[in-house]
Amino acid sequence: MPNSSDQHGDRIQPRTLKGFRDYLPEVMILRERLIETAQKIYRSYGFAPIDTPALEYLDILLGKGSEETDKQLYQFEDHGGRSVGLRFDLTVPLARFVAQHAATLGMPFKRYHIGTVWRGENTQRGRYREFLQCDFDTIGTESIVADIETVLVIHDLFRAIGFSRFTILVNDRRVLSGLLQNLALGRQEPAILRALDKLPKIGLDHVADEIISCSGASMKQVDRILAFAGLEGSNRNILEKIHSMIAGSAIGESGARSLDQFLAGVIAAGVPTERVQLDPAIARGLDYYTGTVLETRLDDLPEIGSVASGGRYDSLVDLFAKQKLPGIGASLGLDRLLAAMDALGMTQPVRTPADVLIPYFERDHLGDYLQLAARLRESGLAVEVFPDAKKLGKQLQYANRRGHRVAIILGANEFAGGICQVKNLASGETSAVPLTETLSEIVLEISRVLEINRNQ
RNA sequence: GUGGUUGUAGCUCAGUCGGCUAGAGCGCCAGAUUGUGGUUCUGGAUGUCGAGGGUUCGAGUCCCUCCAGCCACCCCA
Repeated sequence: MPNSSDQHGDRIQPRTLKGFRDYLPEVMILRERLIETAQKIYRSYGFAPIDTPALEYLDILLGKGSEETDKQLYQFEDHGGRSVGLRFDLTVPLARFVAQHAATLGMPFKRYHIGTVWRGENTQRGRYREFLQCDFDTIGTESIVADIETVLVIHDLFRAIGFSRFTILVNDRRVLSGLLQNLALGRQEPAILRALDKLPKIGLDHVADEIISCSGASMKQVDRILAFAGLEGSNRNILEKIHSMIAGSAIGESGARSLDQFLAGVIAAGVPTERVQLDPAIARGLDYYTGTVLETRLDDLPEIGSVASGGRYDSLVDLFAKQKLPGIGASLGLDRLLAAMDALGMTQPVRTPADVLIPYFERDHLGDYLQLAARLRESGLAVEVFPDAKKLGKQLQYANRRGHRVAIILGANEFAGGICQVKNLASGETSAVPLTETLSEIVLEISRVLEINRNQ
């Protein structure tokens, strides 16, 4: 082409891979807020932060989640010919981590880990190939206290984020195993659980068909399974029925006893009963779960799926260490949660993290503006100085669009009078405040305006 | 990964049967108003029509491939 060498021809098209995204400030501010909330809640229970590499040896990651997760693994050879993979969750790397560092960590070990994970699967709303998980886990104890705490943390976290309408669905894999054992279907467990997992989505009839076709179970067996999975009522009610249906199976009974203690503990800790629902159909797709399993659904947006889930994995670390290191934990799917909050209109766009803008008004007073900003920051405020001495109206317009809450107007008149105007950008009101040595009046006035805004 | 569907300005979208230089609203920039924003008025800029190829005298429009979004399956956060 004759003009292929002009300004367009050789340019690289800016683009991102399917399922991978850029985060603009108004999204990133929300993400960071959620991260901060999660950190705060996790720390309040004694979970300590760790980090691990994004890339692991392939054999660390393969065969841990399920056949499906193996397929979704991003894997390749590095420059040294090593087979490596990007982590698809934070739990498997944690198992490796504790196996490697158990001696120095001490048990029980409680950690949180906020990090990116990658899954090469097809995208959808709330479903990406690169996304952030916020995990917390307790390693090295089989105590039901750890299971109970897992629910408490999720509950506190969702409350802190601002949700009231959510349900934490819980179950124990062992009661499902017990049931299938009693029905002599133990060998087909994975396939049956997978079918069962779809119950809320495709209904009893379709699940029945699928169980029969995947496991060869008889109608009678299927009826028993569906009767079990479809149990409804209060948690106490369901528990009683579970107890009777898995009677005789050692593993089933241990699961049911565990559920008793688990639910009692959760309620004792103050979680409202309606937020914790025992659901015998919850199975989870990852192979490493051995006991308690849980999912969190938003009552107003159930179709987006689980936004926080996890469970107990008492044998996962066995794959990496001789020492018996049981674990339990859960993961908040931050990007999915954000997609849900967006769909629910819970995300008010914020474009700036700075409450205060100082317009650059008098060209000759740059030093004064910079000094004022610096001193206001010392008192804990986030302050931005506009870089160009444009018309005041332009600068206020900028402040308005960006979402600054306060502008400090300081021109020739104010300098002469030894004052400044503190302008509430939401209401338009200004008040003249003396520019004193300590700036205490200004800080007080800004705080007052911010407080008014916050209460609106 | 499979199937369906969509892709036109920063955003939401129109664009007839294939036919002139691709439009609207909102937003953006400038001015009205060189010391006070959000309202109003006036003016202005902005598109490789998702990308590449094909059919045609002629393609935003038809065909193929690819890329991306959405939905379903699968699986999951």
